[in-house]
Amino acid sequence: MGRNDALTGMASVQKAFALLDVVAADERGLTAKEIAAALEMPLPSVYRLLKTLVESRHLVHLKDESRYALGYKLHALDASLHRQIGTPSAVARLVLELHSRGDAAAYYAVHRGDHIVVAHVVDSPTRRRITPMGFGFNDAAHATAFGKILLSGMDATRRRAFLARQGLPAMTSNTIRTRDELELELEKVSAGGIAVEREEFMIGSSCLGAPVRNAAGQIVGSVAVSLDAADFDRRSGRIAVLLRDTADKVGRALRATSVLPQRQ
Amino acid sequence: MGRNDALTGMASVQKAFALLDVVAADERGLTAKEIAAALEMPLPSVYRLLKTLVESRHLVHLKDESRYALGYKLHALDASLHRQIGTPSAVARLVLELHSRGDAAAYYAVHRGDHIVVAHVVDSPTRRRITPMGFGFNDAAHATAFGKILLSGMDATRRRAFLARQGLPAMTSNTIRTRDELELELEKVSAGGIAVEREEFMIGSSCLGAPVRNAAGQIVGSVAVSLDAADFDRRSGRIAVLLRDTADKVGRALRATSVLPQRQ
DNA sequence: CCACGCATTCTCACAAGGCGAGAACCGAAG
DNA sequence: CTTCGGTTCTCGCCTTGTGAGAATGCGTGG
Repeated sequence: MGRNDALTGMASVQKAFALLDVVAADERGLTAKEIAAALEMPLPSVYRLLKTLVESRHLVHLKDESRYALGYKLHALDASLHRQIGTPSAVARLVLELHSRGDAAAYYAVHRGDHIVVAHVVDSPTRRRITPMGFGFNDAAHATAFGKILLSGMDATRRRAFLARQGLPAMTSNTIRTRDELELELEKVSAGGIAVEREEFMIGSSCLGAPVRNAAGQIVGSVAVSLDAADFDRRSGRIAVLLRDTADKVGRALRATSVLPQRQ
Repeated sequence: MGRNDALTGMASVQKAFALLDVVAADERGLTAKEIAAALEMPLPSVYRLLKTLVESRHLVHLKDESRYALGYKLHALDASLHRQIGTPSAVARLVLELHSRGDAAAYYAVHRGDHIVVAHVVDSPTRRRITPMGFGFNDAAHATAFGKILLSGMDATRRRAFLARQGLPAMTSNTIRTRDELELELEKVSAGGIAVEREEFMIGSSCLGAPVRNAAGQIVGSVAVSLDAADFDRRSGRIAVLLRDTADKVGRALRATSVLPQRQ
């Protein structure tokens, strides 16, 4: 009957994914015995799972080292994920241009379902993105510039639901912690057409963001850049101009790309 | 009791991954009903699976459209796969350099378990890689330049096992189809220190590859470029020199990077 | 050449848990 | 208020996942 810990879903499937996670956590892959220890499962059960996962190419068996490591199917799935999120190449080009013209890590974020997600990032060794903020990042919208932009474009009901779900976790001492403060901030964003985030997500890094609009004027995306604190003070003025320009171009590119994203 | 079609592994886990595949195949994600139809499963069972997969973030539920699409966990897994395959950044830089200096799509391939795998690719809109030959590609070693290099470095036993597993499928009319021809070709590769592939994988594209060796002199990787047929005739001479140079540098970079790959 | 160790697979009886028909629930649209 | 999808729940049935233990097979060292 099972305990009561896993109230949800199918036990064997959960175990399969737990196994993937355990294997993913190690640089070199794990032996069956190590996996069994990590999952606290008997060996034969682990081997059964391994066999299934190797067969489906989600794992590979490195026979020489008798280790199991991640398989190539996972890359194919990620490629499909990219296709589904679907940043048009014209938009990707504009973000790249933003990166080089602004000499800063550049981001493009959109709504997807009820998340605010980073859909494209361009950075470089000298202008690194904020580490967790890669493709697929979908946390802490209240503590990011692109998040503020996209929140400011949501209607009140939807925003309330969003914030109820995600809360306002404090990432740094500068993070906005209350609904009221956030609403005030979002009004400023709407008024100025630019979102500012000053070390609210990570100490040492600040961001600026601008809204991307569809033909109906709804905010469907956001372009943003991150700067280190010193840069921010010096360059935010010029960057803001560049961002607005890029955001407009991205909006035009989206409108040109047949199907325009919906949702405020 | 189950039919007899799935001799291997755990049915419910296979179904979960089948569901992922079905969802991945569609650009915009699918409704529960569409998934049920595609998998020929009753709706409640599909919902059970969906719930499990959404909970583990391998899927997301796009509530507004009542569609299910791929989740962000898949990107994290792919990132782990990249970490496990682990092309050092110094090597990645050298492949990039090969791409720009050679003005051609550039590849880096290695052994992984008993596969020959593309570990890194650099291309550009004007110099596209051969489409299926992206990161993680591990087919048709006999019909690729980097495959020939890595095959030529395997000992006879291992190579025989490899070819027995993979066969010599004909990709084009130029593909080598027999063991004997292949062995002859591999001797040429060993002698010349360069592998040539002339429209053996895809009509219109030809490749050149060179071996990357570890401190012991074993072939542990291969750098390669692809060219269209016309380019190949004109530039193969210069490219070969460039490849040898790059391969040497990659070998040195690997030796500098603490842990050196083994396996011939 | 044999013995041992380790990885992997197999066997088998048990019962956990996956299954599916049907009904209930829920929110949106009319 | 009713209708209509989409989604979740209920509840027996019985498939199939489970795990101890043994068997197999490969490689290594004695």
